[in-house]
Amino acid sequence: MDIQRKDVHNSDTPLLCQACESRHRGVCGALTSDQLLKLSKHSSRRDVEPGTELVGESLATKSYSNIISGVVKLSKMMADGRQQIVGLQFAPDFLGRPFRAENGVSAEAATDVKVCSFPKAVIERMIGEMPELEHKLLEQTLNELDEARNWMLTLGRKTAGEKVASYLLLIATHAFPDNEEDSVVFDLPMSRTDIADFLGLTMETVSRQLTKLRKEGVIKVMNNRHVEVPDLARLSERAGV
Amino acid sequence: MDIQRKDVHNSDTPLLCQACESRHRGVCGALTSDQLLKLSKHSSRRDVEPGTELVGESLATKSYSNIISGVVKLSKMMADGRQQIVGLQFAPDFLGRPFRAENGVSAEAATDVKVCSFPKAVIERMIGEMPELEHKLLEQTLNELDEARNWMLTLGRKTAGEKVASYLLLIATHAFPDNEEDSVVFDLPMSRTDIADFLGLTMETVSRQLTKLRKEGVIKVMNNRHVEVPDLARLSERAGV
DNA sequence: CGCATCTTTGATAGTTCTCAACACGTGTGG
DNA sequence: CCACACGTGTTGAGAACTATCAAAGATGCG
Repeated sequence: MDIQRKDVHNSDTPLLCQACESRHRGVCGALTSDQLLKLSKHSSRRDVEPGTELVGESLATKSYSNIISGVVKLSKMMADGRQQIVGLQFAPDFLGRPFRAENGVSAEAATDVKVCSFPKAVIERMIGEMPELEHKLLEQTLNELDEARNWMLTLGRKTAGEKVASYLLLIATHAFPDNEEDSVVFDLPMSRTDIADFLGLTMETVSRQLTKLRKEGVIKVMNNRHVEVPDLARLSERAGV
Repeated sequence: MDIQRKDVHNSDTPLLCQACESRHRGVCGALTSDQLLKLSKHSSRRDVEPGTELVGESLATKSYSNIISGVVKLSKMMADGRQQIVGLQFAPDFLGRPFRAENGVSAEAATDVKVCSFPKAVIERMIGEMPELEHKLLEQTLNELDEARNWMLTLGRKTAGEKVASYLLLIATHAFPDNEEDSVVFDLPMSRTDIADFLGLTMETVSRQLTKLRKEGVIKVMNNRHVEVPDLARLSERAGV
């Protein structure tokens, strides 16, 4: 159907992209190997540590990125310092707000993160030339909108206990998108403070609710970050779904 | 620059569309008069009363719509009946979730609403053929995402008083997008219960905060729905911005 | 091993919810 | 024209939940 796209292990594919997860799943999936080659000339890989700011809240950013691995948190802050995390992004999400200088959110690495960055201008020109690329962007944006609205229900209407359970469920499902088992084991990508900022709670309340879930046997926690969920269905009930 | 688009008062423009606000501001702005003519053959105008459900939460909808006038509320509900309004849409917004059968939210008219509806299939075909249309959709979706994230900050981190002030500010700015005055007068498009569902509060708390703002002279309220804001800057302070 | 950071736990205060009664405006029928 | 019911909004008192402040307990790192 699309002969130019038969480049799965083709030498035409730029070296940088050959082992890249985003090559087919992310926005790059919309590109032919020719286009990928052109883009890769302007792109640069970067490994950053947790806490690194990738995009400033009101800074005009001059580049877009693909997340290769790791978790990025998007957050907004009020003048007095109150903070709210408004979204988490995982590989192979696209990072950046097209068609606007300011993006209104700041993006910070929650874990170790690998990104592949491109100059704003190059991407925006390619968007204009390639409907497929714009289509991918629209799909991702629609998905982010769905997730944002789901989270609004969590923020506005769920109790502290349900919020914490919802968070665990979100991480569990994103870490293992097609997990069929009843049980999961994973590492929390964020501190208690971050979780609180994501759930609209305080650190202390998050901690208390985690303890409650632990004492009731819904989860097991080791070394603060390592979590085991023996029965996902039981966790779902706690999340109010 | 685009000769086909010189149809502002052109007889080529379908009758139905000639007096339509969305003709240039909404997604239809991406269409030539030819395409508009084709689309208008499949489109139908509808006037609905407050409370009418336009899109069901898990119903597969078979049509998309443009909002011609009025306010539409998008909401999600939990199994036990708790409800959260996750967005408001005004003219000339596009209504519907492309590329997915279920859209996860239900849309209900908050005021008297006029919509222009098209069959799902027709729109989706046109999207495939017209990059400009997809671009418009992407821009609207990005704007909705920005608004959703702003509201997440409101839901997660603001006090009841700030939430109510934020709501008033939202309505004031959307009712008069380019108001330059200090003061505004407008009608609230929703009941106290709806406002509560939008803010993640109870009706009673909304009412108490409104009376507080009234007693402090930040707003005047007549007949429950009619509001006057003498000093928008003062309201902004209350909203925490 | 010791220090800095993060997390848990406890006691108390504050905000918002819940339940209940009352007020207001509107439309209906006697 | 008034009485009444009904939907909607307001107000009050007490309960429940979450935040705040404070201290102690883990954890990780040099």
